[in-house]
Amino acid sequence: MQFYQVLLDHYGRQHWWPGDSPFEVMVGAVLTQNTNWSNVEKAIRNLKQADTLDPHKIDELTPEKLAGLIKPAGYFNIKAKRLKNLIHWFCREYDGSIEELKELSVERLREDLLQINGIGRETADSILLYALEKPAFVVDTYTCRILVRHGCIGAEYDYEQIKEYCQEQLPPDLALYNELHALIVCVGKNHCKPRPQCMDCPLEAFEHTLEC
DNA sequence: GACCAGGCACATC
DNA sequence: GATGTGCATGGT
Repeated sequence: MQFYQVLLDHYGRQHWWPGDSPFEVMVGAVLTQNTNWSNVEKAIRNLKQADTLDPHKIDELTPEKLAGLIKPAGYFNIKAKRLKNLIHWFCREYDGSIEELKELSVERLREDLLQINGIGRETADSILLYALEKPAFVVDTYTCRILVRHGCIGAEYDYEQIKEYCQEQLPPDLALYNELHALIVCVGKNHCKPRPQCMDCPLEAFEHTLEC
């Protein structure tokens, strides 16, 4: 919680997830895998310009056609397959209705999402939190890096352990989960490179001292 | 030119 | 179970 307050004071609210609709958030969650967000924006722009940012339209596109549209996001062949896997499940099971999806429990949704080839833990949690407004804390490489470097967790912690740690430290508040992950990505981009470079990092004062 | 970015699945040991 | 590798564009 102290991390959260420091980051919020320093960076202000991030207003995540950038996207015009929950469906666009779902698409963005796949496209952003290991990719810079600016590249994802270009891919989403292509989908909009082709009038294909719609569950049923994407479900009907060939993987090749979809890959061509999302090319700027990188890994376009593999992401086209992953996106179609997700959208096909969404159309087949819920007729492309976000409202129907949202009626299910977070546990059931997470289990189902993780069954889809191409949807891993982070992507599933991003969809749950930012598209479906379910209380699922999103762990990413920055979360891991920051918590390890500040001595909060061991380097051997896996995704589920880190997620559990974070959820234990925080009240189960949707808005808090939403904002904190966005802030972590923000500080991570600016100050938490793979090789430590924490110049002027707003979290520096916490290093190896305070509880998270 | 090297490095990095809001991961994931699969092969190999 | 742990580790390594392929996937690819675009910004710094």
